[in-house]
Amino acid sequence: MARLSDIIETFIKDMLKEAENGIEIQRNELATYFKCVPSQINYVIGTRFTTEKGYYVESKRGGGGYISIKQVSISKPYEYMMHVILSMGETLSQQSAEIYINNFVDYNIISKEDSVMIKAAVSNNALKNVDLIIRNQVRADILKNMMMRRIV
Amino acid sequence: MARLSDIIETFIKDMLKEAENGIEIQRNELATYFKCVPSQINYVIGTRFTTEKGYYVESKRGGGGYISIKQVSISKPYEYMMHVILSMGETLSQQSAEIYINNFVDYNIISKEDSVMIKAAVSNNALKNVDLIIRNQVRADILKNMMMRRIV
DNA sequence: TATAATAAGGTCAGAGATAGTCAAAGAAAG
DNA sequence: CTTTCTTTGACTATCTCTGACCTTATTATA
Repeated sequence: MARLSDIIETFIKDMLKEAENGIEIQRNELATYFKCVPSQINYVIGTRFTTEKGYYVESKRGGGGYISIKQVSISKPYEYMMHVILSMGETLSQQSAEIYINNFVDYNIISKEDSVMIKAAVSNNALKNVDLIIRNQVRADILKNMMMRRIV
Repeated sequence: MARLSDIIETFIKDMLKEAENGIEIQRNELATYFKCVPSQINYVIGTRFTTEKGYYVESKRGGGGYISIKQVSISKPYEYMMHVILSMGETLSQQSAEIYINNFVDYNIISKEDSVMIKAAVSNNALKNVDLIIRNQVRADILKNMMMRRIV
C-alpha cells in the first residue's frame, strides 16, 4: 500500500499539470478529502514541494486562507541555475559569492545593476551582526534563495 | 474563496485609479453595497490603505460625513528612498520588509522582478539559520544595504 | 442660542476561519 | 536493531468578520 503522503504528492502534481499558473489549495479541504490531519498536508509540502525541487510555495492564514504552489518552468537558464545552486555547497565566503554573482552577469541571468544589489545583500557589511560561525552559511542561504526566485 | 476584504480593497483601488485627486466614500453606503457591517470598511482601510503603503486617509463624522483616501505621490523617488531607509529602524519583520519592498515597486524604484528577488533575500526562509533574537536586525541590515546600493 | 434629534464615522474585543509548528508515536527501510 | 520517514494531534499564530458601544458633526426646534 502506497504511503498517503505519496498519494497526496501525486494528487497535487496532477493538479499542477492541469494548471497554467500554479494552484491554490485549501489545507483543511485537502485534509478532509484524504481523511488525514491538516498538518499532514504541511508535511507533504515540506518534504515534496521544496525550493530545491523547483517549487515555490506561499500561504495565507485566516478566513479565505490558502496554500499556493507554483512550479518553476524548466528552461535552459533554469537548468543552469539549478545546477549552480545545487553545486554551491552549504557555505559561501564573500569572495566566492562575488565570483558566482559575476558569473551570473556573464551568463545574462542578472543585470549588472542587480549584481551590485545582490552583492550588497551578501556582503560582510550586511551580515555584520551574524555570528562568524554561521555567516558563510547564511550567505549561501540568501544567495540561493535570491537566485531561486529569479528563475521561478 | 476570495475574501470580502480583498474585494472591497480592489473596488476602492479601482475608484482611486479613475480619480484624479483621491476619492471620498460613505462608510455606510459602501457597507450596504457589500452587505457587510460598517466596521469592515474600517478594517479594510486599516489593513490595506495605511501610511506605510502610501495612502493618506482622512474622515469626518456627523451629517455629511465621509472617508477620503488619497495616494501619496512622491515626486523625487530617491529622496523618498533615503528618507525611508533612514526611517527604517534597527529591526524589520518579514512582513514589514515586504511592505517596504512593495512600496519601492509602486514608486518605480525597483522592478517587480527585483522585488521578488529582494523579498527572497530577506525572507525567513533565507534567514532560517539566523538566531531569532537578531534575525529582524539582520533583515534590516540586508535590506538597507541592498537599497543603498541601488540608489547610490 | 441652547438643546435635542439625527446622521455620520470610530474602536475594540471576541468569534470564526484558516494555516503553521513541533514533538511523539508508529511504520518502514537499511 | 537502528535509523529514517510518516502520521497524528495538541497547541499556536494570523487574518477576517461581526456587533455592541462610543464620539463627533449637523440640523431641527424650543
